[in-house]
Amino acid sequence: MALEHAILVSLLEKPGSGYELARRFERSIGYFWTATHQQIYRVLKRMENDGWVESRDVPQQGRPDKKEYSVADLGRAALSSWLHDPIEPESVRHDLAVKIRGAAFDDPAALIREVERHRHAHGDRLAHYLAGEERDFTEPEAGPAAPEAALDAERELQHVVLRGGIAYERMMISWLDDVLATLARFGPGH
Amino acid sequence: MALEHAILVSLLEKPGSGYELARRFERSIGYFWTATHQQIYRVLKRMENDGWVESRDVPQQGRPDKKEYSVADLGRAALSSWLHDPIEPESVRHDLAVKIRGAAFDDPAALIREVERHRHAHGDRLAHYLAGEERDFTEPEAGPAAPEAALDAERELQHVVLRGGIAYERMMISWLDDVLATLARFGPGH
DNA sequence: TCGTGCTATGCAACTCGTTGCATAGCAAGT
DNA sequence: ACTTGCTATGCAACGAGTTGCATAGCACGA
Repeated sequence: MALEHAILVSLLEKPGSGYELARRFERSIGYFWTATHQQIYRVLKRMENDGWVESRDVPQQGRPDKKEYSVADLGRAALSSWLHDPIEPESVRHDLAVKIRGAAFDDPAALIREVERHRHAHGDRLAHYLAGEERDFTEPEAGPAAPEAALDAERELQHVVLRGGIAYERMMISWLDDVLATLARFGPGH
Repeated sequence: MALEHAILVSLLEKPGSGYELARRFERSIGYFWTATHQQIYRVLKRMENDGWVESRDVPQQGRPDKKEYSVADLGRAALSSWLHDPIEPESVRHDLAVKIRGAAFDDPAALIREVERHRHAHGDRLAHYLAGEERDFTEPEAGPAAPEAALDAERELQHVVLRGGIAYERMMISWLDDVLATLARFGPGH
């Protein structure tokens, strides 16, 4: 399971509370991994018991205190060993594909709206990713000399993951257009 | 949850036993939904209790008997109502993306082999899908007059789902090449 | 002041999904 | 004769993930 490892990566990029992690999982990390706050709190507790992360209470003004977590040595080691462990290429699960094949036994035209909704959702995500790329990954016109190599790697790797999200959304959009064209052939004409 | 519905679709396409379903989930259905035989047996039992499917014992020669399931009226209705229910665009989960971002805090070059493995796995799947398309969806040179419309829809919808799988694999392959190029920049040079 | 909404954390109950194991008959190779 | 492997079904235990609910402080507007 990778939720623990996703949390480790996120905390290495920047320490934070369970709540903040949940926010991040709705944004940038959520592009390739989702989690609810309950999952995160539960896993954080286990990780703290296992010595993977450490927490300190941070008082805040105008807000409840928070527990800020950061990665401990054991956590870093756990991440490293996971990184070196091969994993199987993911098994895909697309409800929508099940629906499309199922439509043959119902009314294919009735799916058109649903597919259009998905198409728009993916269009929105694509726009969102592209805006993020524009904001975070356009060169500020000639960085002088060599910046820190470590930061460079972090940025570059975040960027290539984002490009993956962009490629995924573009693929989905053009496939959904293909699906719509196919469904249209079984509409009024039949 | 869509496992029940995926099973309904598969049984509508062709009745079969739990074992046969498990096979299909390793093949064509597995392109967009995975399930182990234990899950399938458990869910089939529940579906039979709920009256969604019916079974009959089929004796076989040279093999253990099997229970062949087929879809009952209630199951057809359940599928139909699910098809009309909107679903949320899927939440993605890519272990590999987590690893790639995590590599910034370890040795990026160590991931190269892993990414190459995935690249090859996706290449294999693509070849497999293309062979299936060639086999099942190339026109046998002019079908005379109009074939059955219902069968037409089933085939066309299966085909568009397969095209989705093909597009997905192509996208992954080109993205993984991008990832490899990016990782290479943090290799020997650094 | 009352409701709405955000930050912040958590429990309990449930369903979903995976892993390991067990059984049993038959086929085919060594 | 022995092992390996395929069809065929299933249990038990566990871990992952979801949903509903609870608490609590503070901000902000009607």
